[in-house]
Amino acid sequence: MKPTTLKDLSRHLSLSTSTISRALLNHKNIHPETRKRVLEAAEMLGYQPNTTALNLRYGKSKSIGLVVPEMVTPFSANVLKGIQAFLNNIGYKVIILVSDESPDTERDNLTLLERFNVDGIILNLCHETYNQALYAQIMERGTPIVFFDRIPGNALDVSKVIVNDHIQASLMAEHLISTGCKRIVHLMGPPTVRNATERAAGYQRILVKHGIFDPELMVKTHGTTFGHGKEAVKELLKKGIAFDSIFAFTDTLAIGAMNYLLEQGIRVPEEVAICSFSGTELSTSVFPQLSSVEQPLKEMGEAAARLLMDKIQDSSSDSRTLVLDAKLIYRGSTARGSGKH
Amino acid sequence: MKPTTLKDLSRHLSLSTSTISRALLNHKNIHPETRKRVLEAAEMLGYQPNTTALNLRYGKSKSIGLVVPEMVTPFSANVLKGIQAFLNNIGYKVIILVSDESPDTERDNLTLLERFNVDGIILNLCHETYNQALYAQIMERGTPIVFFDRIPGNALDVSKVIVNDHIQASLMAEHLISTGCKRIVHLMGPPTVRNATERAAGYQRILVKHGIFDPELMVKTHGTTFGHGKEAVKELLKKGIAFDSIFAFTDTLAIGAMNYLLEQGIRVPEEVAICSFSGTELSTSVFPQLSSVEQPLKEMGEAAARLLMDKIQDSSSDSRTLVLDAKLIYRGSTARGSGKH
DNA sequence: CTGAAAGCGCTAACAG
DNA sequence: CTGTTAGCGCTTTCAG
Repeated sequence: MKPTTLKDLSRHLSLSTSTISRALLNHKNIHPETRKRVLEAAEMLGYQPNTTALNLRYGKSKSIGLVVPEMVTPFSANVLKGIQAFLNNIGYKVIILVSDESPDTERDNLTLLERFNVDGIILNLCHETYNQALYAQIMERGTPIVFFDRIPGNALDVSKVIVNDHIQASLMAEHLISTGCKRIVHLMGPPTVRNATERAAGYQRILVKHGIFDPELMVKTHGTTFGHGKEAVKELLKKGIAFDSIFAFTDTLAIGAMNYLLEQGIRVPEEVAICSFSGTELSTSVFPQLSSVEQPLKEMGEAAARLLMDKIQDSSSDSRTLVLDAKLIYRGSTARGSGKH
Repeated sequence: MKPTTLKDLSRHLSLSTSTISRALLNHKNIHPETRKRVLEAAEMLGYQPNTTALNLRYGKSKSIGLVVPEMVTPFSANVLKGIQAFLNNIGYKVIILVSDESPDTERDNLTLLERFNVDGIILNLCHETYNQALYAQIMERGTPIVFFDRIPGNALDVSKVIVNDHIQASLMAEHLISTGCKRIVHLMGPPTVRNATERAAGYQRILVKHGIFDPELMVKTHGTTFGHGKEAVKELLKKGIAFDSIFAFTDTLAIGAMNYLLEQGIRVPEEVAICSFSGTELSTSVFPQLSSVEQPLKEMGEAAARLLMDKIQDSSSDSRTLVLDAKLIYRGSTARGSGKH
């Protein structure tokens, strides 16, 4: 019932605990014969090192926190996979906490993680600046933070991993134009997250270049849920603003918008083509399936985990920014003849 | 930089560490004045108890594992919320691991959690019997397991929380019939999970009762993804089996099926009504929105966490089975006149 | 090559 | 009411 300890082995073999420890750790100064005996006994008695004791000894908790804005979409779950692929192997536990797009909940989550004594935190934030001071404090107190996806304003010197938002947004805009779209709506993300401004800028640059930019088509939203997508496009229709396509900040906005259009009897992609940024199964779970910029989420997670371990192992190591490459995937939601309408 | 310890406070105030400890823990025998001084100093020096030390002292890790079959849908995320709502408050960390519907990965996950020295495990399993022996071993070694949603065959005496699958499936079948459906397909879940057989039985009972049961309409699937839903309905169409509605084991099967039908130009719900079991945002993220049995996922999580804590605190406490109440929500996917077709 | 002893940070008898 | 001591399980000097 009670787990076997070093002391148990020590009694069992009439050896000191230090010898047992050395044998188990494959230390230099240990008689091969002794080592063998110890290993056998350990095996027999089902010895498992007590991780808590090790943690105390080494002054680590061997756990890290992952804080994400939402878990309605599988976005974070995919990132988690990457993180775990890297960290579980080296004995690290990951504790995931969801902020529900609220900077205040994010605060609570970070505070909780500090109480949990995590060795580090991987964070996808809710608001570019709101909690900056807290991030700084936490890091000063000795817990490194690595950011991904939504990163903080550049006042902070931190490691982060992002994708090439501007370029991919540009390419997606080009794609829409190449299929004959002229009135391209952009459903913007929250102005408080960097990706949103980057994607909007990419979109705008291309539309300007083609001489079809119209500020009326840059639509502010009030969040990133299905509901927000629906509201935004409802508003457009109400205002009577004509459009033949939508490029949304996220899957969720795109899907919310698309479903509302379908509800109104508007055909996708024939009357309105739709696309967005993704990297999750969500884009293929609707009909028509969404064309989207697929982000390498698992890789993002692995990269973030790697950067975090660098910081944990050497707190003075340089901060690094990794820019990963996303790629466009064309699906049914933008599949129409290249002619107009 | 280095965290403040009891010893630091002890030096600072010239008191023994035990007095400090007592003051902080609000023990009986402590002079109010001393207590005040200690509390102030602790505040000032930013003292935070070292959880690892506490864990070692109390012989706990203050962490539990949550093992789930998938994270593509927000099902598990919702359950996680409930678990955390209960456990984070009492200082428990939860470590979530995903089995990807593979019993072997589930084994790995459980093994990893044992290595992590978790105090208990909450498990939504992949296969009713495959890992039974392992569950028993883990519990024997002292780590309690509580099951939810998909529970093991009844050879095991364990706490579990489920919903009233049979009844709800029956009610959903009645609903379809009340809207005029006569050829109701059931997309079955894996025969290796209890809920699947329960839901199928509920469906069958009602169809038999109404004299419209046809074994051809009980369709086996090869999994529970969008793809499996699509394959199943594709097969039905190929075989030329007529049907006017589908009741699916899960959201994902229903959505996969629905999207394929829409792709084929078949109208939902006019030509085929669709519904399923859910409890997540997925059912409202498609068009038309899915009628479904909404399970109280957060409550499931809370209940499971509560049952687990019972076992952690007293390993000899009785196992309990909680049956929660789900409820039907009617949405667009089954909204048609009550007449035929 | 092995053992004794100290210590990671904390709590809880046990004395006083 | 406070201090001393021991101990949770493990590693690592330091002696031998």
